[in-house]
Amino acid sequence: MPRVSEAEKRKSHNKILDAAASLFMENGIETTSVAEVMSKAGMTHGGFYRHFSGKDELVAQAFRRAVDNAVSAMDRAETPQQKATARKDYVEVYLSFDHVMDKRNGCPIAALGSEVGRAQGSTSDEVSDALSRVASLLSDGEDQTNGYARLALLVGAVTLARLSADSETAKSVIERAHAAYGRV
Amino acid sequence: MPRVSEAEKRKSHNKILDAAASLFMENGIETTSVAEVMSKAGMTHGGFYRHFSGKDELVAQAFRRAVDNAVSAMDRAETPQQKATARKDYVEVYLSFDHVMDKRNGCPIAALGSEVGRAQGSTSDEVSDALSRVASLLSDGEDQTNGYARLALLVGAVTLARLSADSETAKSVIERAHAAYGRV
DNA sequence: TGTACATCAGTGAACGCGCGTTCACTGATGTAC
DNA sequence: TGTACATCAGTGAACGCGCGTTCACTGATGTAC
Repeated sequence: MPRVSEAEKRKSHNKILDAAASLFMENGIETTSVAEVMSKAGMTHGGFYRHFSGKDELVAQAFRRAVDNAVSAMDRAETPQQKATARKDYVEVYLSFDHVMDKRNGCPIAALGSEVGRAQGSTSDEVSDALSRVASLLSDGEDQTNGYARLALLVGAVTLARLSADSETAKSVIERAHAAYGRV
Repeated sequence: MPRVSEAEKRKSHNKILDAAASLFMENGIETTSVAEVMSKAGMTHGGFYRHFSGKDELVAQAFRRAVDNAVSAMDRAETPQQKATARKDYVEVYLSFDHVMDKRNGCPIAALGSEVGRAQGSTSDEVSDALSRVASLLSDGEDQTNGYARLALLVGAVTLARLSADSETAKSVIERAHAAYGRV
């Protein structure tokens, strides 16, 4: 079957990144194997090393991909009105029960927060970049530290909601956080 | 050398739990081996199964141990004044730079938040129990959901501070969270 | 209190397994003429 | 445009390694008389 065209290779590359981001967020990084990722991307594990130097590089790039996906609407906004709307939507979606239930397409900081804290090298850089990026978007020109505090509430609320025993508790946690968001 | 007295066995059991709690919080659960835990406890890996049925049981019990340690001062408080002081101290220590730097002796929810969310069985129960326990202590008789929202801010702030690139950012995150705490 | 013996906490070698990574191979792609 | 050939994306078997767990063994502990 191989070889495959350059365009096909780029497609494969993106499929691998999407599969990795999704699996890492749902099941964790250490708990997800390279073979699983490649299988979800529709290939076998051997071809992986035509795309990445190793699992570490995949983790860093998949994390960035997940962050890009999460903030894409805020990134695309141009006018102040669009930005304000995008920011409001972001918080609305973030503190939704859907986001609590579906880690796969959600915030990678909430999904991988404690696991990614032990990362080194480029993954560690991607993570701290992601924080300052989201914090800036949430603070919108004001003091960026305020964006960090807001993000802290978002990340903490979704983390606790996901750890709650029942969905009633989960819902009340994100509702409370939503109510408190403006006061942070 | 073996066998060893009942009192010695209890000592060993506690050493294993302390070593496990410390290593899990610092390096993660999947990334810490049973042999490492036993070595830190001063034994070899083979004896582990005289104390626990397997790694899963250790994780659940070590998590509980870590929670007990974290809230012991609040648990011991009896009078309303003592409780208020213990609660204030808890938040003060939680949002300190020391806590950001030293995961080993800190809050297991912040240290293991995303990792422990995939747990099943008794670990999962211990985690949701821990949440409601800490939330109750922080809400002090008022609405428990308020305690959850407060804990969300604490967990999120320490998580972000630990993921920050530099210690200046880390410090400003926990300061901001501290200032916002009363408003949640 | 002293003796004989069963128990079992801890040791360290061994197991099966899944992981990340390597490698010889394949055949379509891209290039040189 | 057509032909000859080097490249390299993807395959699947194989590797070395560390993991969780098992097991035969040891000798001090705890118990029965």
